[in-house]
Parts: sequence; C-alpha cells; structure tokens
Amino acid sequence: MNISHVELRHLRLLAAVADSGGLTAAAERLHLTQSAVSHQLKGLEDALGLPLVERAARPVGLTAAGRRLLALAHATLPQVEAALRDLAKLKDGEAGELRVAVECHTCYDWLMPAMDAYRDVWPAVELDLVGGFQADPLALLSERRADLVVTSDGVSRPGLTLLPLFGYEMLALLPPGHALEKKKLLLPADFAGQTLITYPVPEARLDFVRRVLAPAGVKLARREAELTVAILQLVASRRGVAALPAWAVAPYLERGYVLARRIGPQGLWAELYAAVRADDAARAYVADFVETVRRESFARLPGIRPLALHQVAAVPR
Amino acid sequence: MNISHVELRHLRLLAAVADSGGLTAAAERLHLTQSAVSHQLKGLEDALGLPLVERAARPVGLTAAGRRLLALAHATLPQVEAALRDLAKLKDGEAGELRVAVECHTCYDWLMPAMDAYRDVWPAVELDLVGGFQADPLALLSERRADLVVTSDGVSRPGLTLLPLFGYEMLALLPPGHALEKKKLLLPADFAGQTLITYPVPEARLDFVRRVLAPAGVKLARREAELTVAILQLVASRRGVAALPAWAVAPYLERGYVLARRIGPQGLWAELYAAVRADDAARAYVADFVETVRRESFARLPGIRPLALHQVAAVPR
DNA sequence: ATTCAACATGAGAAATATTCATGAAAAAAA
DNA sequence: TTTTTTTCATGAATATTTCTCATGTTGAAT
Repeated sequence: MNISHVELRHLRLLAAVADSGGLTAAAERLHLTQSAVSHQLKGLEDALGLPLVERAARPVGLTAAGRRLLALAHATLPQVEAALRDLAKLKDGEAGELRVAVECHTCYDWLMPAMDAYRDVWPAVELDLVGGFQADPLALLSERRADLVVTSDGVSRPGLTLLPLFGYEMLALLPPGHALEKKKLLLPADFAGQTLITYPVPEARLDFVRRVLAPAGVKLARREAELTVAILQLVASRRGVAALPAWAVAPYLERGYVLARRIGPQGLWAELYAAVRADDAARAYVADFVETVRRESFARLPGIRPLALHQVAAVPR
Repeated sequence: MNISHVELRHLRLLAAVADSGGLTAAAERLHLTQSAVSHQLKGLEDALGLPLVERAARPVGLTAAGRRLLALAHATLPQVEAALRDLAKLKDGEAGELRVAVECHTCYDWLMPAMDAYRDVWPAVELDLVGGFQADPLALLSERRADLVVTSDGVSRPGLTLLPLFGYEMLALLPPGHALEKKKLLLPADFAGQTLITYPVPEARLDFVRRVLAPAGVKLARREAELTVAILQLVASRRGVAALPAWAVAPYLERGYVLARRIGPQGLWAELYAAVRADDAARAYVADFVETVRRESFARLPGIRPLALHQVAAVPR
C-alpha cells in the first residue's frame, strides 16, 4: 500500500482504536475481527513508515504520528457524515414524522441527549415521544400510533424491521456493607432470600428475573418503584437489591452510594433494538435516527457494547 | 457498496472528473482506465442512490448531489494532504536542501508559482535555484551542485531517478495574416523557407527541430532570442515563426497577438521530468516538491497532460 | 508457574477494484 | 447525410485487497 492510498477506512479505524482503547474493542465496534484490525493497522503503519499505536499500554497509546492522524480523523469524519446526511436529504427529502415509543424506563437517560443531537441535524423532522405504558409496544407500529419503538425484544415480527442499537450490562446493586459485598460476582443462588426492587412492570419483562432467577428456580419478594433514583434510594437504605443497566447507575457508583456486582461469570447482558415498520427502515431520517442513537450512546454510556449485525437488520443501502 | 463505504478514493475521483471535465480525462489523470472510472462512479452513484454527474454535457456537469460531494472533497482532501505532509515530516524531518536546476527557458513560468506554494508547506527546506546555462544539466546532480533537475530528457541514467512531471503540447506560432494561417494543422513541409525563432540553445535541444524538421529533412534559417516575449515580438512582427509550449503562449493567443497551429495530426508533445539522485527520490521533501509541481501545473497550465507512470519512476512508498 | 487477555501472523477465502474487449450514443468531420 | 471520432457504459475475466480462520506470541495478573 502506498501513502497516497490512505482512506477514510483507516481514519475510522484509528478513531475506533483510540476511542475504545484497544484493537479488540475497536474490532467489535467496527464489526470486524481482531485480526482484520491488526492487519489493517499494520498495513497503514507500513505504508506511512511510522508506528501509530503503542500496543503495550492499556488503554493503548498513540504515537505522535497517531495523534496527528487522529486529529485528521476528527476533522474530516464529521464533515463526511454531514455531507452524507445532506445527500440523504437530497434523496429522501428533509422532512418526516418520527413518533418514538420507549419500552424501558431507564432509556430516557440516553434517549433525550440523542434526540437533541438528532434535532440539530434533522430540524424538519417532526419528532415526538409516545408516552405511557404499553402492554405490547410493538403493536403501536402496526397501529400507526408510533413510527419507532425502542425494545429489548430481539425477535423479529413480520412487517417490522429490527435495527440493533447496543448491548448493555445489567449489574446487581447492593447497599454498602451488604452480606454479598465481598463476592466479586453473584450467582442466582446468592440472591435467595433477598427482596428485589424493580420498576412496576410484569416479571416477564424483567431480564434479571426471566433469564437469571427463574431458570435457577429462585423466587424473590418484590418491591416496586417508578424512578431509578427511587430504586437506588431503596437499595441504599437496605430495603433490598436491584438489577439495573450499568449506564443508569454509573453516577451513583462513583459516589459510593451503592455497590455494583457482575451477575454470573460473563455478566448479564441485555440488548436494545429499534423496531420500525419495514417500509420505513430505508428512510434516511429513520436510519439516521438509529445511527445517532448508536453514536451518542457509545460516546456517553459506560458498559455498553456493539451488537452484531442482526439477521433481520438489513442496513439501508 | 454501502453508503457508509464512501472513501477518499471516491472524493478524489469526483474531484478529478469535475476538474478535468470528463471521465476519460479524469481516468488519465488518476492513472486508471476509463472503464475503471466509469465503474467506480457508477458504484458510488448506486450506493448513494443519486446521480452525481450529468454525462451528456461537455465538460460534464454535476448534479446537486455531485456538487455537495465535491464540496466535501474540496473541504477534506487538502486536510488529508496536509496531514500526510505532517506525517512525512515526522518521518524524514522537516528540513533539507533542494537546489533546483532548470534546463528549459519557459519553465520558469510554472516553476515560480510552484516554488511559492512549496515554500508555504516546507518552510524549513532550503530552496535554491541553480542558474546559468548548462551543457549537461543532469551532471549537476552527480556533481552535487544541484539536487533536482527539470529536464525533458526521459532517458534514465544509473544513479538517477526520473519523476515524471507532465506532458505538454508545442504549438507553431504565426503572425496574423501569415500564408499558413488557413491551415488547421501544420506539417514539416509547410515550414520550408521560413525563419525559425528560438531560444539560444543547440538544435539538438529543440524538440521541434529534432523530432519534426530534421526527420523530414527540412532545414530552416534560425534567429535567436533570450526571452519568450522577445520571440513572440519577432513572430508578431513577421520575422519568422516559432514553436513554443502551449502554456507559454496562451496569454498572447487570447489577445490575438500571434496565431497558434497544431504541429502534425496528433500535435507535437514533449515531456518534462524531475531528475534526482536515486537516494534522494524517497525523501519526503523531494517527493512532495515533485507532487507540488504537478498539482500547481495542472491547476494553472493549459495544454498539458499527465505522464504515464514511468518504468524508472518508482514512486516513493 | 500458570492462566488469561490482547495482539500478531500466515494461509486461504471472500469481496472489491481494475482491465480488457466490446457496444452504444453523441458530436464532429467529410 | 454518412462516416468518423470521441466518449461513456457494460459484462466477463483478472488482479488486488481485505477479511477470516486458526494458531502463535507476549506480557500482565493470579
């Protein structure tokens, strides 16, 4: 490869490496294998005749050359994205209606900033939130009462398209000084006898119950609270334990308000999707909403990871 | 191809098409076949779902989408080049000495602006012009009295590397009202009996004599002048005819001062190379000087064309 | 010392880009 | 108008590049 064959691909690669702190993490984010990232980075370094990434450190460090190229990436990639957005508007029009319904309580944490960012670049799209609890949120789509539903239900339905958003880790929350404090990770049996504090939703919608406790035959007393802060309040005051997304509790963890423990050896990972009507999936303003949510979330939220490109999720061409 | 696979290659392509006014000309400039350009452009248009280039017109026109993408190209490509230059400096150092010798009289026309542009981006390189007429300019390199020689001699010598600059057309110049005025193109025999006005150099160095008149056995009276304006002055005042590079006479042609005619059916094309010592060819500040000359010349000079990548001209990696 | 996580590497497979050999259409020339 | 020339398009074959798979290496943590 020649120096004049530097491509946006390389800039995206370097940005991903720098941002995620390692080649393996970058590979996951780019939906490539670690090997591909390693090869490509080496190819780029060889072409330039300069090392870019110091692999020894963790998170990996950049050399002076790497920092210069990263500066280029930061300068050019947003320009490219803005141009592609303009082209999408030229193609599909600037306007549209996007009524967003959200199934999960904590999702407002990241949805609001994402919607703000989205409004900046798609000012002509009428963006609404469909409120209230829904027994079957996906039905809102076919009923045309919503255009996009954020759901953790990864099962596709006819007529709907699922666009993967991200995977996130659920952490078990304990008050400081709790009996389980010394354990590094918690197994289903450890929870026996505890009270579980949750949002007021049916157990079937609680990943922690459905995927961890129920399979192990553990049944806990439950107590409900509407708001994330209220749940944390209850945990902190030793009324029980809870399981919440890592991102939702990160600020409270920092202050030592509550403690977090991994659930199971690999952790308990849940997934979020944006469901849309199949014929809406290719619309530029819809696709870019999903893209914006992804980008903003990865920039903001700790403990989330990319989702493999789904069988159902045909990325709009 | 997906919309998110837009690469710098595509921006370079579009810039070349827009700048050169057609796919074929763009292909030549990019050192690709016309077919490759057509395929690549079609691939890009398909990926975006939008046409970019209106092929009917000549020079080809851009659609609104094409103009938006060209704006992106103009915004990002210079940033990329600046970054690559910085990386080259990081690798090889910022400084160096570059003594440039020029064989051809008219070359100063484009050399000065190119040197100005070069000085802006390589301020630490000591840039000098080696003046005076040289019997064997390439000898200056081995004698280390110059570091780069602009020559029209495309024959490689051991220890030297030839970097192709560009090809240019030589035009025959006539005073308005000359007997040859009505001919669209001039053949060697047409010149019989004319006086040829040239720079004061041996006939062997005059492409027009060496490659057109001499092979046809035509021998003309000669008259010499030092400066391009002086030659034009003599032609205009009917003292003879001349053959000069198209770019050197373009401004005078516009004013109808003299007339220009193509020499032979294909025209008389000459070539310019930058010769450097082989071990200097890979130095970043040397390679970028050549690149700057090319870029500036193509932006400024009419009637020039890219030179095929030469067997000798190993582009520095 | 062992294990684990992260990166490197060679070989083969897959995807992509380029060329070659034409064809079609439009402009220029006869 | 017909012919020629120029320019772009296209399908098939080829070349090149990129990616994955399988495995090796390294360094840090247990």
